[in-house]
Amino acid sequence: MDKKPCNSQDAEVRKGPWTMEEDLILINYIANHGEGVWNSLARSAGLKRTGKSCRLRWLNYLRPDVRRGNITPEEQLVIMELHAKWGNRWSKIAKHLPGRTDNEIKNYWRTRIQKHMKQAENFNGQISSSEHNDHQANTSQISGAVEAVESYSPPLSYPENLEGNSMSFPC
DNA sequence: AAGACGCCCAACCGCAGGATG
DNA sequence: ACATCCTGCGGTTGGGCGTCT
Repeated sequence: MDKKPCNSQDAEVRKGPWTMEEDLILINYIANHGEGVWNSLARSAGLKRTGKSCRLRWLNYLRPDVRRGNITPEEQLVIMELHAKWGNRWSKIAKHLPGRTDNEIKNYWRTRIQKHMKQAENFNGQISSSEHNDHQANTSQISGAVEAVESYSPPLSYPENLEGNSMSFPC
């Protein structure tokens, strides 16, 4: 959708990385007025950003309780468990990981876990011709929670991305 | 030492659904 | 009941940075 914008100042909308000044303006404004109604917030605060952009910046970066970096093995397990249950419902998964954002979890999944899955997939593809059941022995190569990736099973009923998630799980 | 390559993360885009007039 | 607006979500992309050759 994204219906036609309702004001005439769109030519001035800024895009790209946020500056420190913009961050400060947003933080101060929210500290004084609270969150909500992002479009008018953006305008009232004098930010030449869309409400969407302000919301994203606040939720993913500026919020005081946001934790960044260093996803723990425990968190990783939770992510995998919930992803197995719900599929790509990142915001839902994020609600179970206090301080983590859907964007972060999504990035984490794409960059780390999917990579490990591919590796595990290839690896199992190679060994499956010879032996099926002793791949536990190989999990020692993949330390900590990552080994759980190999035993990961996709949700039985992905709401909409059954075919999108075309990985085959060799377990 | 320099260029090529790959990874990671912040931010944008488009869509869907809910709220409101 | 309908049209419009706003918010939230998931997918995708571009750029910075580190590592490799």
